[in-house]
Amino acid sequence: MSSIKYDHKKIEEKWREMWRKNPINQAGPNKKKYYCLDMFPYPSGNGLHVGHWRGYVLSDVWSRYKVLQNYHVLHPMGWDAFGLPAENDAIKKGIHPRVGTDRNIATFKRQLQDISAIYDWDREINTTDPDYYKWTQWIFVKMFEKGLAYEKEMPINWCPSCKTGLANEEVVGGHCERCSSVVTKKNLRQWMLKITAYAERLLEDLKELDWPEKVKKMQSDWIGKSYGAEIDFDVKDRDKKIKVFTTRPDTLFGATFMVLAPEHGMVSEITTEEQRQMVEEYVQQASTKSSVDRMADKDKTGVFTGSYAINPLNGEEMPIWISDYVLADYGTGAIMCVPAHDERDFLFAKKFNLPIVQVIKKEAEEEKELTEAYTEEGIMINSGKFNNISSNEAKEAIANYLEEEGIGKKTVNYKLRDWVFSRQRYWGEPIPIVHCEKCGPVAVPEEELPVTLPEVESYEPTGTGESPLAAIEEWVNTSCPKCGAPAKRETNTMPQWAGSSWYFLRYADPHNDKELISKEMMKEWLPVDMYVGGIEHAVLHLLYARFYTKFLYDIGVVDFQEPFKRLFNQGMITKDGAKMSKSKGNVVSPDELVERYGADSLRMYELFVGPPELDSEWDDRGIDGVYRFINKVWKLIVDNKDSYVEATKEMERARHQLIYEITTRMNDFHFNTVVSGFMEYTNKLSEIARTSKGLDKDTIDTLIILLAPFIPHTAEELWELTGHNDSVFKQEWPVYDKEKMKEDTVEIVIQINGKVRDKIEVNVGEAKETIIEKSKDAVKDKIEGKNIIKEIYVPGKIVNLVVK
RNA sequence: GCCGGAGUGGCGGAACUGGCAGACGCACAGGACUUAAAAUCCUGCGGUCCCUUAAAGACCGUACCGGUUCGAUUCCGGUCUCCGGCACCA
Repeated sequence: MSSIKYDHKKIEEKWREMWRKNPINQAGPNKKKYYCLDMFPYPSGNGLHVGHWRGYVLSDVWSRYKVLQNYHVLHPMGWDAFGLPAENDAIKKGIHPRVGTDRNIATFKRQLQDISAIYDWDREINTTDPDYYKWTQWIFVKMFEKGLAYEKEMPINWCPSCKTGLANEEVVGGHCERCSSVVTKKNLRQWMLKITAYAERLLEDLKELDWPEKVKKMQSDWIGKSYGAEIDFDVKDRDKKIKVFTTRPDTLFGATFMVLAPEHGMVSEITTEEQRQMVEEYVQQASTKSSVDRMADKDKTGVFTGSYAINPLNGEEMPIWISDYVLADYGTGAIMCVPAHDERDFLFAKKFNLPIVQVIKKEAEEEKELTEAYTEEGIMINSGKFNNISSNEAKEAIANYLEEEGIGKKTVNYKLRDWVFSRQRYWGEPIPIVHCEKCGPVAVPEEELPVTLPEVESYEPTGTGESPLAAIEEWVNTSCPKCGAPAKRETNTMPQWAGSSWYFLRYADPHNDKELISKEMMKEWLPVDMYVGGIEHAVLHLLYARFYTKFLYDIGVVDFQEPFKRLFNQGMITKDGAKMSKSKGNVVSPDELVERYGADSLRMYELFVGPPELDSEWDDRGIDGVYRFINKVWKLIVDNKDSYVEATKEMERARHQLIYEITTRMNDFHFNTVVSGFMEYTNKLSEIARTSKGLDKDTIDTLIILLAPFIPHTAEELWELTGHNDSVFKQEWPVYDKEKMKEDTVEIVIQINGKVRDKIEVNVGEAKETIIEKSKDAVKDKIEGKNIIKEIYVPGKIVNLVVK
């Protein structure tokens, strides 16, 4: 028998063409909708590597699986194309960033097409397209109208290398998320988005999401909610109050001094003349320290202002100090210090010789001098009428007392800060605002959107805090949309996150020039059912997109509050233990592998390489294994397709078992074991085919359909070769019958004292007593002369004889 | 420091609710086919011991120490290592 050879090149070309002509994923009368989305890529100049493929293969396998389950699937792709690399490249070569961006997109698109994902390229979007960023600007205008976008001059994170301001989320351990430079502070007028107004909702709605716990945790930590009280302290001899936030109102009797952040607004007015010079020097010094220095230096520094605050509970005087361990932008920028019960306050008090008063002690322990702060709960002491209750109760009791007396109130605080939204760079969406002397900042009217990026001579960031756009006078000078007077355009641009915070909506209605998305399309497709991408966006993109969605919900654009119902983070592909990067030289390109083995083999190996949620080490040789497997299946089917036999019970059973295994592993996202399941089955099936002198039609058909999401081209070809004339993706995902999976006999393991000693084959349904008798018989020489104390029988599995 | 996750052969990894540890694949070794090679097919493949050999068997083994249990990779307590996140957040 001469069989047809597996020629991946020919097959893959053929079916790509066929699918172009006859798309397999189409709407139908009884079809449900499913939206499966990949995090869209930034089209870098380096192209895709096999690590990128992993997520895209995974989401495509999932999408095709849904197609086979009779869903109409939305599985789009696009480009998050604003950003620094294109701009930096443009600066180096003196050509417009658009040129490089378009070239990179072309490369990415060609590489993505190699995957043969069922992307609907008619819906392709590009964040740098004016027809797209019109709506990015429109959202900004709406936020401005609602007071959620506002201007503020403040010290912000500044990357000296990228020469732009950064959001807190873009600062990783004091370094720039993009280029790893040490981030400094710079006083700049900034556009801010009031994401803090959504803190509670962003936190609360996490609960219902089908997301990895890890990501939910990272977001809730980032939002950082804490419960406590705000307390007003009178400043002695001055008609002033200082407000502090504390999570420990129970320790108020132990508050012996107060510390303000150097940037606190009241520093100057409460500083006495004797102390002024020292305070000013300290404030000056603190302002030049980078956050890295500030964090690295755990040793406490500070100066005394000369003023005192009054402890509202015991009337004691508390010296007011300045120190950079207090952060200006958390809470109120001022703290009450309880050295006995806070590690930092303790260190500070020791260093500057400030009084330490213990107000909580460990139960059943004598009060003694503290050698370190006692931060746990305990019993109240030295706290007047609050003595002898637990510190936990005191928290509530003292907070209530402060509220009654009008000197404090219970409150919550968040770590989340407002989003620094302006960038001093060229390649981004212009912020659609006009500054008028008379009217202040005025939004560009909707009908004038988009405000397009003008041509500039130099893309170079100025470094002064002005964007390159500021140099183009004819663009900057305009008239006020409100009063018509001469006015100037805002020259800052938006961060890269702006376009990606809402793009998932646009795919559903990509060509709509009347609105961001129509109600019908929004209802038809959204929210996203499955979102696949890397973990690196846990608090960046994913938090911003949730914020945007909630805002768009509030203004009636969408009718849901969470954009992504289910999230899956694929693990990284490493090579030599490290993330693939051009600089490390460990990048594996998919291109040659596709050439040599075909897209189907590479697709399957991407899944086989390891559990999809964990990082996996790439080994080119591993792909040989799946390539051999595909050849083996190919041969098995081609050799048997013209001589079908009657299905045996064994074939039936194996088929139902396969459907069961593949379906359950699929649903659990265990794609690596789906692949091994196929391999195991194929080995077994070869044996069955040999002994039965053939295979039945159902067995072959089922196998091809199950394989289709993984190796779509090969599956289509086999489907055609086995005499079908429609696409395999028009079939339905097979269902299993538990009854038909059942074996006639089962192997029982016989243990003695928990150790395996023998195995016997018994009929399914055989009585417990018989099985135990048979077991005893099988191991009779081993239990001879011993007492059987206990007999354990686990149906269908094991007999354990406990002997002495 | 705090919070997550992980630790299984030479390697990637498997084991669903506590029930045969190492599926599947890679690599390696031996054999078949071939003039030869590649491809393909077959066999073996955690360690130690017993044994002339083989068949078979015994003991140890899922980071380490201990516990619960007839039985633990799986549950509990403690320790170590690696990876990730947060980090003066009052």
